[in-house]
Amino acid sequence: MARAATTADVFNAIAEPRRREIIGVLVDGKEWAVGDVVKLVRLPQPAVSKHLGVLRRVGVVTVVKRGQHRMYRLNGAELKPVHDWAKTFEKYWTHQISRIKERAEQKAVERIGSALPSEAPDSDK
Amino acid sequence: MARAATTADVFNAIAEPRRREIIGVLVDGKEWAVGDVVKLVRLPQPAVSKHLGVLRRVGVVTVVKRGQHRMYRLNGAELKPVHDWAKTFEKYWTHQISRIKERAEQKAVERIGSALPSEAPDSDK
DNA sequence: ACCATATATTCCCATATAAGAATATGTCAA
DNA sequence: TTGACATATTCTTATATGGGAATATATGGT
Repeated sequence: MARAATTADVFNAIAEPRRREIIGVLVDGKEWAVGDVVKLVRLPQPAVSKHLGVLRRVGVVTVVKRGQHRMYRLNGAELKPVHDWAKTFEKYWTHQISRIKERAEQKAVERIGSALPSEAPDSDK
Repeated sequence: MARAATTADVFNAIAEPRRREIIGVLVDGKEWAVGDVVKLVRLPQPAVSKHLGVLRRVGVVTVVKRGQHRMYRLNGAELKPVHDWAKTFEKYWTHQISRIKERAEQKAVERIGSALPSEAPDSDK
């Protein structure tokens, strides 16, 4: 099986940075024509249309035809699952104790890292 | 350009459902041996190792060698960016008004959906 | 009818999966 | 050393990208 489709769920849809960028443009809650988004994100129009298509598929944006324009609007509620999921780990950054513990663990990892050849200074892949 | 690597950032890493499942197992903050994770998520060991590898690459988990086991622990702090990002859209589900507005928009979309042939009842792709 | 504008769609391609199978590596114990 | 156990790595394969280029499909204006 290959990687799940970008339209499989919200998590896959927002994995793409450009898409998060576009969502960032729409965050004001107003309607946005594709062309205006294009100007802001500096991407070719077809690319933006495709990204908006993915976001529409998962329900993160909605479209309304108006004249020759298609107005996109953010449907932020669809992002709630992401927030809820991430919120589960809040304790990891809110509790001071956790931070200290993580630091200690990080050091342990680094120690092992330098000890293991297969654990090279992460030259990334 | 193809899709960004799963190890490109946290957002890409957590896009995979199995990986979120594994993270869910580690959420208790304790150390987990690969074998124990395998039992819980019902996936072949190599698959789990690979997923853990991706999570380690992005820093979401840390590893410590102990005997013949490798103990993985969640480094939840790495998920904060996801939480912060999602939090940006909180207003979309906290404000009553927003909810009403979204409902209206949703209906509009459905209307268009049935009007456009290219907008079929989303038989998914 | 004709043209310009706005947006979507199609085709091609390099790339990266994720799962499965098989195998390698590492470690403990007798 | 040998074997059992734990985990990682390698290979293969089907599949889905995302970008670029080209083109198609509206829609409005004259």
